[in-house]
Amino acid sequence: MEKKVAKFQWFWDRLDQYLAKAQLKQSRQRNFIIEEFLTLDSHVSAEDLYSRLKNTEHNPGLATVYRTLNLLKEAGLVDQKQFADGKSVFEVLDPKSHHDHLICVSCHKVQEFANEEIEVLQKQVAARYNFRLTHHTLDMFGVCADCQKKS
Amino acid sequence: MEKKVAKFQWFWDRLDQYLAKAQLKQSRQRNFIIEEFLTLDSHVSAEDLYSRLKNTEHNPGLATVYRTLNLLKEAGLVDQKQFADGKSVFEVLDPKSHHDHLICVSCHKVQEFANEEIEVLQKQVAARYNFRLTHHTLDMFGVCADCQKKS
DNA sequence: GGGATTGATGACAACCATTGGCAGGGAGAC
DNA sequence: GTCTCCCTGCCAATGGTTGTCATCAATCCC
Repeated sequence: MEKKVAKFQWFWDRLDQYLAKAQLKQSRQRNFIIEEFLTLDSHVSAEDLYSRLKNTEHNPGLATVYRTLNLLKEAGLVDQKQFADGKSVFEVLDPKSHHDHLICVSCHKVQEFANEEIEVLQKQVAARYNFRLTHHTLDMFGVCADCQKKS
Repeated sequence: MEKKVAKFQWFWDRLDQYLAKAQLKQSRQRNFIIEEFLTLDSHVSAEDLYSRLKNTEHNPGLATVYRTLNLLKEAGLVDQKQFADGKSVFEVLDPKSHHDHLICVSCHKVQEFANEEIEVLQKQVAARYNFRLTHHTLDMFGVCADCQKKS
């Protein structure tokens, strides 16, 4: 299968590792779902993913989409976030390229950014409290430049 | 009514302002709920609040608790957060004493901290993107010192 | 290869936090 | 007091997410 898009090689590798360690099986359906997820590549909800895949040849159940995303979460490969109320979105958790978010409270657009200085300070804080960090999320809410013009 | 605890005077003032501006009425039930919320004073879920108030003389409905918390959210006085899966928790949004969170993924304990340097950097980032910030949340997940000892 | 084992899947029901609808009660204005 | 309109309790509805279970398919063992 042509599933190993170069950009996400590390993702598939770590997934295979996890599956092996947890004694889980490979599956065609799951790989299709993950492939579509990686294609979208940002802030995807289970419903989004489901509606893009149903009526295709694979046509997975919504429950399977959830199961797949939860598997990725348990593998530590994605993060589940709650930007707007209601449904949650998932995004790839790339240890090599962490980023944070600016979320527009008006149009709900999400702008990503990275700031190394902030990362360093965060690690210092964690160290001060003897916390062993697994991951972190910094979300800044406000009105984006576009929406400021409109109002 | 003895509702004006000194520490939260600013909170009640801003609430009154908001109610007046939105042409909403005062209400006894709502004040009792808010008072209990301020007494608990950190990371309270609607269910928590409800179970502490039912079977008291006030005995509010769960829907009213939700309505009250949503009112506070609309007034910009509280923030709704989602630490663990499932239910969300509310906390006072004090513009004068912002803090962030260290959340233990093992025991779910939440440690607050404040770091002025990080705040400054955040404002710089927002400025760079022409974002008009309303609020932000920095949540760091990991294993706390206590849980590290246990395992 | 063939059969056994066990995880994966689809369909759908169940769950559960949260919200909506409605009828009756209370706050504020006059 | 009276009128208006918000507030409240009750309870049904909503909607994202998960559980159940029969069936399918990946992996293993011979």
